[in-house]
Amino acid sequence: MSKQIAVTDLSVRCSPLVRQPLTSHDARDLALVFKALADPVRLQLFSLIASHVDGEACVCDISPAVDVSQPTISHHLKVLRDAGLLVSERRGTWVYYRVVPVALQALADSLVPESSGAPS
Amino acid sequence: MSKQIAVTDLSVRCSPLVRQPLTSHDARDLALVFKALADPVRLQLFSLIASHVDGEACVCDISPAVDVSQPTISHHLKVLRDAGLLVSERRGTWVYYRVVPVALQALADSLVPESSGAPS
DNA sequence: CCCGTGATTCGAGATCGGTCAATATAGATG
DNA sequence: CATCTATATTGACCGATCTCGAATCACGGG
Repeated sequence: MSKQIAVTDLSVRCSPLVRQPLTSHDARDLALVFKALADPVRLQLFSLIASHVDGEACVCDISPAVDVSQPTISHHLKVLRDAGLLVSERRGTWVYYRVVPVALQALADSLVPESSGAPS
Repeated sequence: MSKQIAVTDLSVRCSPLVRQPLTSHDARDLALVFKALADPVRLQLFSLIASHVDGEACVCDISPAVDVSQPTISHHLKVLRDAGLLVSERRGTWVYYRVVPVALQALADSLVPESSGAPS
């Protein structure tokens, strides 16, 4: 099952955390998203996928770039997916991962008090 | 002593992580900042300080709002300070904490590919 | 139907991290 | 100097998390 806390829901619910104090409930949810990014290997995996051509990559594309075992990579990808930062899709033998742009934007918006207009 | 990894240095060094793959070195540093925010209590403390009048608050102002012990609060504030997200200043008996706006902006910029102009 | 390859899940070991009680430090005040 | 308040540090406990090897699942091709 996984948790699927969905960072996008957070952005709908709470203003930037500099605006008003977070409720303990919102703090718990938001912490889950930050926790997903709070690991060097996960940040590298995420960055590799995000910067890959067409904005997606299969596990075999990015595995060589990090020096942990393949099960560990799979675990980290699952954490990022559960946080709503990535989505995955199976195509034949391979599984492709793609970033969720709105999730990233929502997280950024939770930090700074509204920066620009909506991105397209 | 503390680490003082300074998130602001990161923003100078690396583009948004969707632009190009993070080096393992940058990933390690950036993870430290996310790690600082990856705890519900720390998020609440940070939010309480950021949203407080005059943008600063002493420990006694925010302590009642979270239900952990005083040493634990002190520990969490230290983590946030070491990450470069807060600064502290002693005034008499009290210690006042204040957010570092550029650190917050730098972190947000590391997520999304450039959003708006500089905030004043 | 049986392998081969890509990816996930499982189980275990080791380290990390949040928490508290106890103690220590810094400053104010008498 | 004694003492009180506010904050920080120390030490220990325990649950969470990172990691790996082994086993398992999902597909595609002989």
